[in-house]
Amino acid sequence: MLIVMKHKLDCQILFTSSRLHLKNGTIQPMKKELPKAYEPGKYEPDILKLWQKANSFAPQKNAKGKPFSIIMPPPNANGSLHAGHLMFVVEDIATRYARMQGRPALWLPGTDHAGIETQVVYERELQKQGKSRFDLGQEKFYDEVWEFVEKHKGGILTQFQSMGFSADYSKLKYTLDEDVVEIVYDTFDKLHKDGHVYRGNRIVNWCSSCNSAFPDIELDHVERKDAMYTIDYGSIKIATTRPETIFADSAVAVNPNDKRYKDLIGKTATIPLINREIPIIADNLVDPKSGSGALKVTPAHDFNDYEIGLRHQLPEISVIDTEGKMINVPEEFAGLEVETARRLVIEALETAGKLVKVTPLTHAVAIHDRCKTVIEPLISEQWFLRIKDLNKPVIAAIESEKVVFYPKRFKKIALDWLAQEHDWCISRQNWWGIRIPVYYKTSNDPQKDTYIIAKNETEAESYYGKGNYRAETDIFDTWFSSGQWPFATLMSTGDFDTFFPTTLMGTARDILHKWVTRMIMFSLYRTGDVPFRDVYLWGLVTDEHGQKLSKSKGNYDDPMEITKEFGTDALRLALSIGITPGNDGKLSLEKIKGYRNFCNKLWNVARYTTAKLPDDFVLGDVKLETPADHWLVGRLNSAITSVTKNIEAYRYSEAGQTVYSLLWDDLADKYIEYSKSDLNPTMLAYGLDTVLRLLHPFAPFVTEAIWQQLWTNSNLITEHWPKVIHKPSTAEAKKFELQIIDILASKQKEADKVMAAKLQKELAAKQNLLQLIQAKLQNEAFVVNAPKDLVEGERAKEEHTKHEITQLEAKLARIKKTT
RNA sequence: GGGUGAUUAGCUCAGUUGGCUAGAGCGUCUCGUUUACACCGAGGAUGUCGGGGGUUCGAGUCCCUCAUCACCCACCA
Repeated sequence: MLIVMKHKLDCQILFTSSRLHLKNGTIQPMKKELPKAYEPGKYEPDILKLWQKANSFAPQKNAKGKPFSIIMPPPNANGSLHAGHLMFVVEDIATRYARMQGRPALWLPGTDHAGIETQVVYERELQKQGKSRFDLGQEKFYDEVWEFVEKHKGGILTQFQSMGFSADYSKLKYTLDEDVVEIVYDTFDKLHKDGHVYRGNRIVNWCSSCNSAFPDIELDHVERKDAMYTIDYGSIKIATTRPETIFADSAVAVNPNDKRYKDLIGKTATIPLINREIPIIADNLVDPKSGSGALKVTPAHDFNDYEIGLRHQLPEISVIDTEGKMINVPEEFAGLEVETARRLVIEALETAGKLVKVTPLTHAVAIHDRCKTVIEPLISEQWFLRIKDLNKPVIAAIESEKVVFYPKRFKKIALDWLAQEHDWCISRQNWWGIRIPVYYKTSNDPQKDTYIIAKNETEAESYYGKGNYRAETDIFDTWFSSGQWPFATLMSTGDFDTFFPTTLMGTARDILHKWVTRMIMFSLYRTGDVPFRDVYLWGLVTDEHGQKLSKSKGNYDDPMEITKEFGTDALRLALSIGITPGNDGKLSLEKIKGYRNFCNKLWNVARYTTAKLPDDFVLGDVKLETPADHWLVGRLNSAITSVTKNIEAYRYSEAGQTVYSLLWDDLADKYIEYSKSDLNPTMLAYGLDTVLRLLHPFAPFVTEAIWQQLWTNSNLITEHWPKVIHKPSTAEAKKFELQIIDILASKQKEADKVMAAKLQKELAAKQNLLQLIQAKLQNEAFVVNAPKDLVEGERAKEEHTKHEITQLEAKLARIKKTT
């Protein structure tokens, strides 16, 4: 038995009007004067208010099902909605679906202080005033950025709400919230106690513009035209692209199996210009085929050389400082920028007759992904996380599918990365972020300063007594803190016990390594459990040509402008249908327009339906009266089953497509047309009811706007998910089904007959054509005299026609079998 | 160098464990303005599912191979 809702329509409309349009005082016209076209802008703000007033985004108190939760990837607190946030629609669909399933559903939103990104933005502001962060000092700079972010904070959340993102905004967290930072500090302390953290003087990627170290994963590579210089080292000739670093050489390495240099191993080479003698050593890392087969070893300025240096205990001589200037070099080069120094060193080498040859070379240069400055490897004191042991449980959890990736292929990609990840440099020399909670007790000899993990100086003193303390100035890599986001947020909102581990993490596939794997790592380390069960990774949203959306390219319309013109639902549908997990999704105005039309179709189905309902309409038990009723209920049932199944498997494109076709093809084009001659209002109402429910997670605004004009006094957002009714088990239903099958079959037969005749004709024509071609090709005069490509063309045509004939014959055979 | 994805109608893309007589939207052609909707309806055309090989009763789907494009990782003296 199905009882949907009972209400008198007229009363409902008055009620709805006052609710929807209270603020601007406009009165919703009566049902028959509803506008012909759905105007999203007229309804969306009110619908949003309706949901907010009902507190519908918070987990429903009476919900009894299994808790459902998503932690929102925190957007930059300081930013505004951009293409990168659009796919959050995926998380909203999941949340709305879970809510309708009767589960307590929490989508927890948060904002990110966005370390370097925001620092760069604010430094640009300072630049406009002719200042740099160094004029302010670390503390003042931090305070000013804090103020700056506070001022802009919130804009993005308003935009998220207007996208219909049904996150629980009352629980909003910020990455610099005190309680979150506290948890990050505890993690660091624990990691340190367990021996996973160390401070070391090691080679790092240095960005001289940001004045900070960065891990490999935050680098990009660009192709650059350069030259390779072969330099005379006395006993041996060496090829290099970095002649300015010859002063930092501590050895020359050759491959032990390289016959050319076998006798030189153990002897020395001489660095030109400074005439320093360095040993010639053997190391397997050297590729005999590369360059001259001899490698100058510069442990302080090259990652491979650093490794070789460690193996052979070579001295590490630094010749480039953190500003990117030359140091510890002959006076004429000291203080120069790297590029300038290179030019002058080459000139000097040439003058000294030590430059053997110059060959042009195109190679990839590492740059910092944020500021695009060329990265300089150099030795610096940093904090590192020993990653190998920490990653072991992560690998186990992914292998045993305690965390499941959608699409599946990312499982392997994540595992491959985890197995080879190097120790993670977690310190940054930036100023906007969470300061590493370390104090140094100063002594006369700075080399002998001892450090203590402490949140503040008082805490430090409780360990080492009164004295002079120096606070660590380095801050954490943003990913170090955001890696703890899932449990840190839930712990601080008090929802940990109910909602952890979370159900789903949806995020962009390009932060799989930086973020997803590290969340799993931190979570397993701190809580013993994975942070989420499922990971949905989406690709880039691009324009219709696959170009990244960007304002400078001019192919980017502000999403807010799009929604204003076509409606939020149209944009949301364009983002959910035809875009599959893991792949880039193309967005075009045409596509959005199409879904705007779809929303309008739905609107008009609702107009038609309400117009057909009698004034005293009561929707109760749905009785199947006409053959079309039986047909429709079958369509509805299979749509409910299929949409449910597809949403649960995160196949939103399939699910959306199914509802689309259910509304347009089945309900609108067929059932409504049929109903014009044989009307069953109850069935019509039931059809609309089901479509609205199924569509709500995808297009929340239009469905709710319609719902508010119907016979119900509830809100669709917290309504239940539709259930299959009238399973075709009754004899009556089967009878009608058979009838319909019969009708369809006889129609099919007729169509087949027509088709067969048509195919026969086509086949004859093709056979004729083939004969003509073959005759031509058998004509020797043609084959010999005609231009070659003409003959080739004929041959291709022959092949093609043959293929077509086989296809036609096969088709014909199939049709004949059925008739 | 290692890996992943894509290649399906003019365009943009779906196609889950092999069952497909290959779909959708847009575009195109023909016809149609009768009060749900022209942000519309009815009907039509268009496909060697990148090439080649294989497994199978059956392949768009699985395997091998080649090609092109995109991306990721590593390296680049």
